[in-house]
Amino acid sequence: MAESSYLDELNESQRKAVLYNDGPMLVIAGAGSGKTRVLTYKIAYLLDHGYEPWSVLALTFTNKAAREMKERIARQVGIDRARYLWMGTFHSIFSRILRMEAEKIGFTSSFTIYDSADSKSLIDEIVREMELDIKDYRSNRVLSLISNAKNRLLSPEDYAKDKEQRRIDSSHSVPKVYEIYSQYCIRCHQRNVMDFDDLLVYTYQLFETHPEICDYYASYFRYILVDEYQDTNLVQHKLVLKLSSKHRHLCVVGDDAQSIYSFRGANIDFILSFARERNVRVFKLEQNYRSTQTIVNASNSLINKNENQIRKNVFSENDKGEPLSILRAFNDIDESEIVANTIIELHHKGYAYNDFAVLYRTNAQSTCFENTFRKKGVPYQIFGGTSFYQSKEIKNIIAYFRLVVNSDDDEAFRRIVNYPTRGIGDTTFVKLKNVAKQKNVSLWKILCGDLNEMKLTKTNITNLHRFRELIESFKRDLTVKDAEELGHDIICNSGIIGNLNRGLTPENLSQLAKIDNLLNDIKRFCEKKRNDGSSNIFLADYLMEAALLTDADRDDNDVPKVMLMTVHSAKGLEFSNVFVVGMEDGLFPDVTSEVEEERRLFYVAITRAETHCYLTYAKCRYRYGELIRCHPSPFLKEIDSCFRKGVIEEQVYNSGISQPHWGKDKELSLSGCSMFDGGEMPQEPHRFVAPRKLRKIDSSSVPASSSVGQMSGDSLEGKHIEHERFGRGVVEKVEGAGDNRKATVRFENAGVKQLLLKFARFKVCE
DNA sequence: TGCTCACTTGTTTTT
DNA sequence: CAAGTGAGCA
Repeated sequence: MAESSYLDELNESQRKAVLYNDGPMLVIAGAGSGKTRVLTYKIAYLLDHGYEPWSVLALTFTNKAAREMKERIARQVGIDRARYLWMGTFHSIFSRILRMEAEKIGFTSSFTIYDSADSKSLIDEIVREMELDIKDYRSNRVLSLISNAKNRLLSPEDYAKDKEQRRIDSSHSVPKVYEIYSQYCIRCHQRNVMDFDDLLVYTYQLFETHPEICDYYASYFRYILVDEYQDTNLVQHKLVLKLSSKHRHLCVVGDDAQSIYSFRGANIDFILSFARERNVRVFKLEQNYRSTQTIVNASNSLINKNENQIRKNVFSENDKGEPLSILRAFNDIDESEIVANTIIELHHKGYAYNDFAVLYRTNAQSTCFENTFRKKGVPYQIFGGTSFYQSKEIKNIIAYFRLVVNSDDDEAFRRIVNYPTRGIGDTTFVKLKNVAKQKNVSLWKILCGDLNEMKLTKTNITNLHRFRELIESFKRDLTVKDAEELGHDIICNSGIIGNLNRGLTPENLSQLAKIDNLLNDIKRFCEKKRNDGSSNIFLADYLMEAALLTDADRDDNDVPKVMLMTVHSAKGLEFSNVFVVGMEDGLFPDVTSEVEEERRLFYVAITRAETHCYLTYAKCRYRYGELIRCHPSPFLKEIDSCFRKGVIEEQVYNSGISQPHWGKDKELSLSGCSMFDGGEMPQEPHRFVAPRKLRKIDSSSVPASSSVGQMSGDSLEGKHIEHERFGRGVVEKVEGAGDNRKATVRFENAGVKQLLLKFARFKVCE
């Protein structure tokens, strides 16, 4: 009804892109040109013109983008219609479809999802079993080969037959990858698990082997929209083509200049060739509404250095703005201090902390900023890296969930069978594993079978039975209790909480806080689903979603905070003031990557900024625990000099060792460093690492300060004891519970010792 | 059985 | 400088 009102908010080219709906189309959207606006309005327009919400499929790059877009559409057309849109990432949409169709490809609907840590662990297991050299077949490397194969839709059989691939693998001394790949798929299938890539590959396979299902969805989705098309890979591309084959109402949006995921199989050619396709209408959005003219011009001057691109003329009619500031720091710590100080200064001038983002090339760079920001009291939030969902405690709890939902998930089994410790150690586990392997079934199936066949002690068997009973008690509630209740039960009854409650150490407190966070997360999930009209929300539902969540998806909008993240995760976001840090040769651009892609990445970084953009580099920085000498990034000079200000003088050191070097050849890199580092490089005092021995004495001889004795109800503290070997001493502290209870005792002659009460031989003196 | 200590090992980027 | 993996002691 308010159609004209929103169409009025669009410029000419945006409006054309919204109104054209007669066939496949491509929107080339320059940075900040309002493509999200086009997508939202287009969907709103479709809903106002006869499309039912559930017949519209919109694929986004992140969950957050999907959520925000949905909210914006809801504002246009009302939540009652917006909620039924199919909107989400490739992964989440297809996991939804796969859950409904799992049986058709030999999975069950309760399949669980492996993250890359799980995948790597499985690969390690296979490599060990095949008795291959773990040094050649590092899980990282193997996984990325497998992942690449999947993204190119190469099955294990295809891979084995691919002469070229096999030749390459052989020359890289990993000739058996094809066999690992094959085993890997078999195992995943056996365990009823899928990894991230599988979610796409199996959907594709499902459509291939069951044309009627493919037809069904292709008819069901009457209009398909895909955001960030420049970052799709082959599977995604083919899935989109399949799904849009019936109605041919397809709208893809992207910007070749922002293609930054080739390492994940994204291929810029899909968008380029799509543009050349007959019958495809191409629209260009070139007016940037986000940034100052200077920022837009600066980024244009940079990206023009790329050969391979669709030429476009991105312009801004905003304020002219200030030149990009280039700042030089002495080292990485100095860099973080400069950034912090600048932020504080601008904060005093009225910017909120969430008006700032610090963008870096690698996650490892965040630590320095964290420390400095904490020290200076600048509130910050880190995205990615060792995130909330990846922290051990959370992963372990999720592993409980997984094992309860899908008991064949051996990786989940492995993680928690002895967490918290319940007397099922390595030896027992290995026995279980061997039998499982021999019988070709999951660990859980063995656990449920006859344990007496194995050479296990009585206690072992009791412990195993107890574990089994624990998990089974949760399983009984899978479809009885909702996710919130069952999740709560699991956390409380699995022994994790009790384990943490035993001592109020800071670590335990932070873990408890994390667990609390997780519970809130589940609660929010349930509330959201209930709002969306679902009635039964089970743990399996939560799990499916949680597996695909990243911390960018967690809404944490309490206090304004400075955002710290990689350039990759900043894609699609915008900030008033952006600091692109670590602008050094070899770091950004990264040595191992393709220059044009790195340049696009830098382009993405700069174009996040609305008003101020700072580019910083350090003269030296710690890498690998070693101080290395750095040179400014060549990208800095590629920005036309009239759009930037500040230092990049820097004479070239031509000694044959041109780059900071952290390649394989250790000797070379050492000699490279010693040459530059010499003695003349002043170092921060706190960078000098205390000798190991000192540290050791520190931590073991000084008892931790917090000793809240009462809560354990223990009467041992302060008592004098006599130990079999160490003689007389005073108990300073007791912590832990059950078998893990230990006492810190200061002995008269033997110093301070920690005694495990289960083992220690002593008597209490009155 | 399990934790602590020492050692090796390695760094893009993410759903 | 991590984080993760393998040998001694309680």
